[in-house]
Amino acid sequence: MTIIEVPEGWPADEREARAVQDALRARVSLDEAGPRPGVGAVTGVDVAYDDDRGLVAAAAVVLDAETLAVVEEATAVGRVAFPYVPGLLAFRELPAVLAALGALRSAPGLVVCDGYGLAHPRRFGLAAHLGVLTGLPAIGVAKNPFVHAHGELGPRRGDTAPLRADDGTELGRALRTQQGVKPVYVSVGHRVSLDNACAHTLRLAPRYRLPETTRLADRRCRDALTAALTRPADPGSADPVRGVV
DNA sequence: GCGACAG
DNA sequence: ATCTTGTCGC
Repeated sequence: MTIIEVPEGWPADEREARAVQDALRARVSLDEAGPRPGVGAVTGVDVAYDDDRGLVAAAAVVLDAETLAVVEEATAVGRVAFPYVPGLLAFRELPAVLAALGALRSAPGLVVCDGYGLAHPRRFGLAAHLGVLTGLPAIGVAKNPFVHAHGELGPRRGDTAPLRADDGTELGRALRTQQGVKPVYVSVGHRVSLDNACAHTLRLAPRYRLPETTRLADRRCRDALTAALTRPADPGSADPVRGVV
């Protein structure tokens, strides 16, 4: 487990954060198909919080894209650097996620985020932001609707309904990953096509509604948070609870 | 102005 | 995100 470091120049308020999004948005690459589903590595990232103590824990879990077997995992713990504001989630989650990703020894391959990519108020959600900062191909798979409504979609696994911007642009898709469950919301982050993002999501969810990447990352970051609360001060390393770094 | 609002 | 037991269903 590593200690989170907040990147230089991290925004201090909402106005600065929106300006960062508007500035970085142009760096998103939308002309690449991205990694082929089932080939190489796929990494899930997720974050858990202890609001009372202002603590955050992140996990990055690397899977073999073909077998979905765990290849490697890393966690990071530290203090929360930004409040939760709809549309600015990345500023709350990224410091922790970047720390966990940075602790990996193996190549992450495609990164699967909990949340949105382009289907965002300024078309620059968590997955797009992570992709731009790391250069890695990234997609967003959210559990709940956000700013874009969608029509009904079929009941079978693989059925979709588009998430459209006002100008008609398809920014994402509601995707049914299992029969009889609510859909997940897939959107492109960086260097991946929407078709490919949906194909990856389906492959990663052979049994449950959510992709194995997010299920595993969710489990690991919760464990890391519990461990940080249980075993606060690690002699020899900094204490994330007290913020001594 | 009011409500909605990823995690 | 997080607070939380039992319970319906495969």
